Amino acid sequence: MPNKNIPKSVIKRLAVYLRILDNLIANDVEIISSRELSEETGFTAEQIRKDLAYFGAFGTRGTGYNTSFLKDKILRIIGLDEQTNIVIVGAGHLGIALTRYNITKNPYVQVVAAFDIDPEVVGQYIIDTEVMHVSRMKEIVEKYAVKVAILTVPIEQSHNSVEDIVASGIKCIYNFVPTKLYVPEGIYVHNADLSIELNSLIYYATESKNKVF
Amino acid sequence: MPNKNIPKSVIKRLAVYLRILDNLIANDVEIISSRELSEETGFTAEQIRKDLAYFGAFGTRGTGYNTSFLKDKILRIIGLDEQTNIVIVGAGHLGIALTRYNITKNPYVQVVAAFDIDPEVVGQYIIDTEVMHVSRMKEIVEKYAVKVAILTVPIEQSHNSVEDIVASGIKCIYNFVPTKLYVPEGIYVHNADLSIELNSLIYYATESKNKVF
DNA sequence: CTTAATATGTTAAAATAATATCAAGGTGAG
DNA sequence: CTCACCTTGATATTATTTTAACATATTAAG
Repeated sequence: MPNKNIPKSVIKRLAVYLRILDNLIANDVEIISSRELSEETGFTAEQIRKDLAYFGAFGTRGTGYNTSFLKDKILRIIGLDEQTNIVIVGAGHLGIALTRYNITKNPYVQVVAAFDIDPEVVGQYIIDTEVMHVSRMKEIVEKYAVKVAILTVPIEQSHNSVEDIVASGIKCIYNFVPTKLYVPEGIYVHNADLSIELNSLIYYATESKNKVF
Repeated sequence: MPNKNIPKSVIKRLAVYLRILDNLIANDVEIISSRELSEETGFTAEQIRKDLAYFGAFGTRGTGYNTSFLKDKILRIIGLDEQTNIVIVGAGHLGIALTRYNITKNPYVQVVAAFDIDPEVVGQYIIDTEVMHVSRMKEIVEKYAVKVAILTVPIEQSHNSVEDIVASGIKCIYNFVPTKLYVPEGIYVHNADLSIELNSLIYYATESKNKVF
């Protein structure tokens, strides 16, 4: 195992660097220093260098980092060097938004299908992505080796959907449903928790006023 | 200032406790111990007690915490003791989803309006929330003392929208646009970064395979 | 009333993460 | 070629956050 417990925050920052590198490469920038990356990202240059140092030495002293080379390295670190297929479970507004969002923004990740149970929605297309009935999930997951399910169903449906997802063989759920999911051992759930984020944001929005507890 | 640099993670966990407490109160549970809260949330009991201890002593030794009392305390800590008004900027699928999501899930926060520039959308309603033209933002923000803007416009629009938001007097932006926002001093931006979250999730989804960097 | 059991809240220790320092490698001007 | 200047990457330091330990308070049973 080459990775000795990398902090979660490091991985997130890598994903940020990736986005910046994409922009730089699109603008034909070939070399970038940690200091310049610092200005783009808001993280300190030291932190950027240390983050990268967890995985190797990708820069050239006196010069900086080659943008394409670094991008490839980060892609490989994250696991995006080969295309990752995902599915959306729940083709409501949020599911549609995420499907479109993903298709337009992320060349490494492919939404291979969206699933729903509503006969009105099943069979429609979100740009290129077909909305299928949930009963076809296992078939699609096996065919495309789907790694991640994004869960965007109503709360009442979430329990059923989790069962479907687990039965299909997916091990990783990105949960947008504002409730705790109960999953078997070995299934990794990442919660989006938008309302929790909003609440904590409100804390900072109202921080200035005098509080007595 | 009663709060001496509380960790961000503490505030997020408070919002989680709040959600659990809502459920408990709905089920007429009056007392909960930190150990039981631990089982519900996945955080350790010690951490829960320490989080609360940042703000005071809300429990009873030998017994636990009164759910309603603790809920009120957390509401006040976060700043949700008086209703917080927010607006959605960008009434696309994501904006619609977040408007509905919020209305159904969060009694402390009110989406008072959504804004868009598309004449096809302006004038429509998302449940009870009217979609207005962006030109009315300042008026609405002043009328309802709006604290937070949720930004869900396309990337190309984000720069203009930030200007509108800042001009309206809002100091706090919850940004769902996958780009860095450039804002004046004093404006707090919280990034949702869904694609970054997804990428970091994929790291964990593919972690098992042998990686050579 | 006393004692055992339970749970909080405070204080201390450990683990983790961020920041600073600096040697080594690399570039380019003169 | 040499020197001055950059920038990385490794190491050390500091700060932060989590975990653990324990004294204090409460309840209930005998």
